[in-house]
Amino acid sequence: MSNSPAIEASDKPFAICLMGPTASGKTALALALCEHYACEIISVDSALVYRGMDIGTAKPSAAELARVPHHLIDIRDPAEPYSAAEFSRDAQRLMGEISARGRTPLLVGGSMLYFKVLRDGIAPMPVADAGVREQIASEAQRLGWPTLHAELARVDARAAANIHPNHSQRIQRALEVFRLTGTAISELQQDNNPGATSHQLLSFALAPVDRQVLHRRIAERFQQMLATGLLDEVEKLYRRGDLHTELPSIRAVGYRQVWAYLAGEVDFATMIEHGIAATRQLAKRQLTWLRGWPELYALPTDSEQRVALAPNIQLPGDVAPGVPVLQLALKYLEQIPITATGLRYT
RNA sequence: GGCGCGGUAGCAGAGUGGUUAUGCACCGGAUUGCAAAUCCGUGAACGCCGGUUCGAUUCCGACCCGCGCCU
Repeated sequence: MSNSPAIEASDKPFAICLMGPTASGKTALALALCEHYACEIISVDSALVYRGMDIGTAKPSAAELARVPHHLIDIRDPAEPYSAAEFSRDAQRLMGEISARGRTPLLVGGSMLYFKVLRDGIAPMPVADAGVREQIASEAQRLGWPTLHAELARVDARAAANIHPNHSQRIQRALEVFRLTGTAISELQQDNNPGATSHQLLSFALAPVDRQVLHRRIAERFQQMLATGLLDEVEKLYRRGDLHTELPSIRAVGYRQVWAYLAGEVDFATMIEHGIAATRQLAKRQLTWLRGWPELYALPTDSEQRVALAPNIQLPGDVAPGVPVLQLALKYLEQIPITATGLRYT
């Protein structure tokens, strides 16, 4: 029983989460799992939602997308922002639909805030208001963020205490919500359970053991992206004329750096260096999320050692060191009673 | 071989006879409607040997290395 700490009696349908830093092999493992279980894939990735952004996001190929049903890919134009709250709504709807079809939702991606929102829910709150944000931004330009932070402290001491005076994005959001509703954001945030998923989540994490190996993979993959047309892809976006660096799409790793190169701000070699560094930093932040993740099944990707990412999670007792991640994942899943309609606790 | 200039953290790059700029990278952390975003934090250096000095990364000398010029 200690081998399956996350599995408890429940009448909720199962959903599998497959997390992991960028370039750790999530797509390949997800597709392999689909050979063994009746799944549909829900992308948990803030960049895969954008149409026309394929190479730089390492989006699954057309052939791969055709092999298994995929969701939440190519659902936005790069000019239209997407958000964690929208993801929460979309993912829950899809999970319900997939389970109703007798299949298992397989949530795959690296946008850890999206996974968190899935796990913990998100409080009902007003959507982003461009006008209010602009207003706040211009005040910040005049007065500096610490001054706005002080203003926040007067109306919402609890939120201010949790936000650094320089943290522009979070101060702006907190102020925005207060101006829109007259209620402190910290007050509204108390109520986030209604958004939590109705499925029982089974969380796997691809866990590179050796950081240097991950760094090498990241560098190689970035070069590979350049070799397969990343420049052309970004140039197409660049030439549209309506896109800019304030958009979440153009801020995505790789795109932002190539954009700067196309704008003549950096030379080619510098662009490559910055692009790879930004990817490494992304991976590091993803790893930080993962370290604190509860009830996580670790799938070590580059080590002969049997390493559990979370100390309270055990690997199955009869798995030899160095087994491929697919076999390890299947070993975990074997512990779960399977019904004829995919993964379901009976 | 001679002369000149220069050798400062992984890289770039200031500076000082005593209290260890800075930027980038790396590493750790935060994360409730932009999250591949944004923000916070730590560590790490003065080419080598000797001299002067209470004290040298800083001054002096030799040496090593690099660049340029001369022969």
